[in-house]
Amino acid sequence: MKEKIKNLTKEKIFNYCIKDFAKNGYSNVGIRKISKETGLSTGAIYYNFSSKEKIAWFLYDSATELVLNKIKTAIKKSTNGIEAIKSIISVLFQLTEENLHLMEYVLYVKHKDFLPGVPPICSSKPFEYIKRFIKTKIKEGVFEDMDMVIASSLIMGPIIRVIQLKMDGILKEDLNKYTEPLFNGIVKSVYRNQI
Amino acid sequence: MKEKIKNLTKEKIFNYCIKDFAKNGYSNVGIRKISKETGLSTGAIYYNFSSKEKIAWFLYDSATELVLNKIKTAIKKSTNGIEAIKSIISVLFQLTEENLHLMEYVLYVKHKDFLPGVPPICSSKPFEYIKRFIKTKIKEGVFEDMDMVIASSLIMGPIIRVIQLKMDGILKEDLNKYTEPLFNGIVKSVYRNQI
DNA sequence: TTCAACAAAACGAGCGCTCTTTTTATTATA
DNA sequence: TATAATAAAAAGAGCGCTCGTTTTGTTGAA
Repeated sequence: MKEKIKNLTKEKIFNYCIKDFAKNGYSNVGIRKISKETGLSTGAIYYNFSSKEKIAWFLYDSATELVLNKIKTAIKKSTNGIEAIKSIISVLFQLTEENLHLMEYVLYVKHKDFLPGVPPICSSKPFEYIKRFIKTKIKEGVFEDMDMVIASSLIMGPIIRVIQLKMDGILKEDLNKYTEPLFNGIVKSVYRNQI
Repeated sequence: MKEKIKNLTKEKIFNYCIKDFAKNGYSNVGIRKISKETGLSTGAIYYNFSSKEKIAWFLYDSATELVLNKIKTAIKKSTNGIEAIKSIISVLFQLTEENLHLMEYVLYVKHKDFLPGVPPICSSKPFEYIKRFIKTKIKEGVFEDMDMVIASSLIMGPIIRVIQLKMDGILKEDLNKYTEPLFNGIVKSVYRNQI
């Protein structure tokens, strides 16, 4: 939620760190580098964040909340369960396209290496939200009755996989072109009433 | 390929590092810790590996080769394409159960953070091998004709997702019980002749 | 004059790694 | 088989450096 950051210095740090943490890893980005690249002094950094770890927490909280909100509105706008799946794919792909670093930080970074006690990303708020959504749709009979582990893996697995291919640089194309065909495949695996 | 390591010291380092690198991250495991935990001196470590990075490379090469071999034999033993998919799932789940650290190191660790020039894991030998296999089966008409990105994501995405749930500690159960239902879901998404 | 906001030097801990010394294993010679 | 000569392996103190952090100093607005 960059728009929530009022402090200009904080925003500078946010914008730089989310890029570099995602690209080079938390341990490979020192305070001195952050200072140099943002043009801020170490004093300014430590005035705004009491530790390097706090920066990482701030990024984590901001990024997961942003993703959560995007998913929430995507699901709410959908008229039915199947439509919602397509919306989730679409919004995640869209987000990856317009803010690759943020998605890298959310999906790709091993937060537990430097954020003690952080929940694994699949237990973070956005993913828990999706899980509850899937559970509901199974109860309603929209999706086939299957183990939650299986259902969520069949749905989220392929989506995350495609995003990671993009993040790894394997995929050069715009992800949006994959929304439709991926959706078709996923639906076949979980939808009750075969199309 | 632990059985290939003749040197006892190297094996000690291998066994310890693959655990600790996977658990705490490469940067959080220093030479002194490796020395302390293995009972070896820093001299002994540097006599066997010319740098800390070389240890990581050794782990990477050994681990990916082991996975590759397991997948190769699994595919070769299978009588048809669909059977092969189940074998791949089974062998990866099996490997996760019996050597969680190794799979964590292969699938979970961000190698590019400390191994310069390493290919992303989805471009490593085991995964390239699977990709070629899928391509063949599409040409043969076993799987539906679809973009390779879509096909491999629909197949590998859910498998990797389940393994990651296990690695994150979300899944406590033996993965083998998920082989069958996951296979059924995946097949529906890519198989040509609907069952 | 006070204080928020930042600048920048300095601190101690810990890092990867090297170097010299010591121990252990291997080989050659009688 | 015993012993001297050599090589391989391991030990561990210490070096130079970078890290996250702290401390002290400066500046401009209220």
